[in-house]
Amino acid sequence: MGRQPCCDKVGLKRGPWTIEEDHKLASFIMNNGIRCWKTVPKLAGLLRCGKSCRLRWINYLRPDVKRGGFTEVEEDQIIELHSRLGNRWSKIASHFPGRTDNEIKNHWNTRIKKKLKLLGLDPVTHQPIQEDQNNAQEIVNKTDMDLNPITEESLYCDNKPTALEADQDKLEAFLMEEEIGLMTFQETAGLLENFELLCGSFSEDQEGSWRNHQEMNTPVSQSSSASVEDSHPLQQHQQNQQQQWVDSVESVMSWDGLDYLEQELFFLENGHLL
DNA sequence: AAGGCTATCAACCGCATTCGT
DNA sequence: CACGAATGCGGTTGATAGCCT
Repeated sequence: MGRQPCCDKVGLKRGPWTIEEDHKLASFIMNNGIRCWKTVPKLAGLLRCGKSCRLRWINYLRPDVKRGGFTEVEEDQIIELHSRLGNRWSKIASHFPGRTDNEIKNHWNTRIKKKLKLLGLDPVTHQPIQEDQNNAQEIVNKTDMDLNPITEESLYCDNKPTALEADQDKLEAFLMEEEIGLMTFQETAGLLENFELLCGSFSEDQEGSWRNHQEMNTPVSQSSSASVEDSHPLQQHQQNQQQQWVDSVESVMSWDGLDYLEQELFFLENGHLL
């Protein structure tokens, strides 16, 4: 006899979520929190299984979920993390505040895999794809130079396994940093990227999607603090997100690499934010 | 304009892991 | 420790939007 299904599927709805369902779920969670996913659909008045609700919340409805395209920096970091962690998407996602494992997995399968193949790298092993092993090292050198041009940034971070293998000391330092929970330069760059997005102008598309989000999540905005209650939903969102960013930065303010942050801020001041 | 093809991504499925008793 | 329930995770599928012929 096989394993019991996670939930009784009889009479339960499947497929894409409607705005009404999103509204119900988001309102319920924002007002009541999450105690037991199995009871959430019942209490929220949804004909969905708990598992489906959990997925919908984590991948789409969570207020802090970061949507939109991945930056070059993020892609490089995903490649680097994948070379070390493999297909452990949740672990990889944990390095990207607001990104979901599903989103990263999709991005990997649809974009990054192709990108690596074009560069002559096996997306699984991160090694050169080459029948003629004699040419392998040549490809390594070439792709390494292509992917890791000698830039200021590349002096501080290790993007590719070839680079890591070439410099064992750097690898050990990197792993040690990982163990003690310090943020890497690239992680901080990711936070800065978030901040840049928040401070920069929202595109019409982003604003539109946020408006839609707010329209179907009225109770969410109603439950926000009084200080932002009277402002435009987009402003509330920006304020909330900025606060989250500030909180996340505060948690790493003891970070040793503050010099790099200062450099990045200098860069942003002169090139991006202003 | 219509049909086929491709890329993207939300959602599902089933196994693994964690947690509570 | 054993067991069952709940949750997490990764592989895969299916819907659909956009592009091409």
